[in-house]
Amino acid sequence: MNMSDSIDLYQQIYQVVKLVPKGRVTSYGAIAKFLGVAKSARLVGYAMNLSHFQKEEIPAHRVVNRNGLLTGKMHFSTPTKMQELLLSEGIVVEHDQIKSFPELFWDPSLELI
DNA sequence: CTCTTGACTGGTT
DNA sequence: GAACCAGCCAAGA
Repeated sequence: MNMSDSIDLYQQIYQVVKLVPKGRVTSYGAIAKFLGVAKSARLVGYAMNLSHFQKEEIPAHRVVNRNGLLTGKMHFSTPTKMQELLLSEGIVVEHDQIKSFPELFWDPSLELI
């Protein structure tokens, strides 16, 4: 238990997001749970909002809510940027919703042993 | 310090 | 299956 863990919380979130394989997607809750802050899924979303200020590029388009809905698409450069990025990775998105979401879902707790 | 808002989630109605 | 409520954490006014 390091007291400096909380300091790296955002960095850890960015790390996990960057570890998401291309063509896969994950949810805020999955990342939060993996980091041990399952009840703080909102913090993950908040961190994503700050990801634009990060020096490194964060594939935030691979992070959606538990319903596979592109809730944060409006925070990108353009409202359609997120969908285009996902589409360019082979992920089909219709009506702001990812198709075959359960199949494309990537859970760090299960795959990132 | 208090109140509000937000890229969320799970359970209940 | 959509709508509503409650919990949890952080940042800004």
